[in-house]
Amino acid sequence: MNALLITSAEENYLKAIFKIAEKDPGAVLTNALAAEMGTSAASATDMLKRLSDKKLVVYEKYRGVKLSEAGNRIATNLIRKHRLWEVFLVDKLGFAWDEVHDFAEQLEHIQGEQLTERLDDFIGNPRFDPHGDPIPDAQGKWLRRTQTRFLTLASGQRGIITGVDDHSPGFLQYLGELGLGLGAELELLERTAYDQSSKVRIGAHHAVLSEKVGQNLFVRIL
Amino acid sequence: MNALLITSAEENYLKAIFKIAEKDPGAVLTNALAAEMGTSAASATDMLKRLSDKKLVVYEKYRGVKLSEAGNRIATNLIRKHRLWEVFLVDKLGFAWDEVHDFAEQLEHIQGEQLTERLDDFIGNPRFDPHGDPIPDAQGKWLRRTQTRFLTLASGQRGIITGVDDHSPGFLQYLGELGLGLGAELELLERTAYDQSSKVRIGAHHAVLSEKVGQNLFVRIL
DNA sequence: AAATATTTTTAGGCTTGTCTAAAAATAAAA
DNA sequence: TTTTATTTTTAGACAAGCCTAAAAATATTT
Ligand SMILES: [Mn+2]
Ligand SMILES: [Mn+2]
Ligand SMILES: [Mn+2]
Ligand SMILES: [Mn+2]
Repeated sequence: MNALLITSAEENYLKAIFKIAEKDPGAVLTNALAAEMGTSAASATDMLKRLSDKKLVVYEKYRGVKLSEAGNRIATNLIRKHRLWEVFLVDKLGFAWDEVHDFAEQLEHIQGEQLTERLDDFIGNPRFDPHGDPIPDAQGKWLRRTQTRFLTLASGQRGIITGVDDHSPGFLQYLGELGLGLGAELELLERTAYDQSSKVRIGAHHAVLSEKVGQNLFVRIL
Repeated sequence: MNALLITSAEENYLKAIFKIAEKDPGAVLTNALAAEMGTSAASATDMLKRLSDKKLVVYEKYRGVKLSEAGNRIATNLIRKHRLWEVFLVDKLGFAWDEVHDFAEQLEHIQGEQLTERLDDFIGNPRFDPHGDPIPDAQGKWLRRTQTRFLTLASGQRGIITGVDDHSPGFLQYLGELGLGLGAELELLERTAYDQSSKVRIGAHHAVLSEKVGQNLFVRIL
């Protein structure tokens, strides 16, 4: 049916549009896209014209861009592959959760539906990646989750880490040092009104999390 | 140290030069390279100039090309990655030996030494790929093997399949149907002088292999 | 050795994906 | 409602990889 050729660059732009719209629904502006891609606004405009020609986005000059049905499908599948490979790298090859993103950034572009599905089976059809992000299924369906930003926890409440909003190696490594991997349990002892820092108990020992850390942590309240 | 950027296209050309020189030592000619790459001679010449600028080949106009030390290192590492991924696809994901080449052709370009080494460990540091081809180690060292072309077998001799000289899905599937996977044992009952076809015994049953099949099969004589 | 055939290179062109600088459109401020 | 600032697009360039057609070099025949 649909045998049009999509380049890796086009895939990456589609994914970037998806990610921006995910956080901030509505039309994605050129500058935001260029920033996400690390390219100039002129390059983003160029690409938007190409993607529009291929009917992968709906683009209105000066007004921003949205993914079309086809574009959304491609972006979703790319994210699926990215996250499946991340699970493979962590679960099977023993990488740490802060080491896998760049590899997955390459592996997500490997073509071949059969490969994706066999990989999915091999790693046990995971629903979440090593950072707690949901993995869409082969039909592009997302699993809805109830997770709360750690900063909304009240004193005395306990939670289990279910995700992070910052995927940088620096943040992930820092969490690791604190014993805060995915699935770790912590209790909010006290939140300082002045700077929104949080005194927490993690297993046996105590720690203080800055507002920045608290903002980037998701938990399931126990 | 050596932080020059090599594109996937350049890697593929280097590998092609390596493969041609492997079968037919000496300088590789432009037409042979173009044929191997499925491009025009003009494109091959273009690429040879680029590779020469980057000191990855020693290229003399009209005389042919040879890999430099650096070029050889890159080609060898690419073949290493290609074959390691093939083992992964067959051993871990359950693909057949005729299904993996195209995936490996993509996966071989994934960058990251750590990934290659962890993959190698994960699949048990294999010395040969699913087609019986040797896998160079991380230092680029090749294991020398003694394998014989099936056609040199004399009547009454038995052998174990150790490799194939034709990697096309068609040939590999045909071998599979005959029960002739890697490691399969067969006995040459009789060779017909007229057309070099071979009557063989494979386990319990008999078969006739054409000269073409015989030419593309390698065995270790028992 | 000259003519012919083959191989290889050059010339010129095209697409993709990037850039910088300038122009145009939109939004914000005075 | 002008003026100013910001955002976005256009214009023009460039490198990588590919192509076809023509020219040049090399090899083979006669
Ligand atoms: Mn990631
Ligand atoms: Mn990517
Ligand atoms: Mn390849
Ligand atoms: Mn192989």
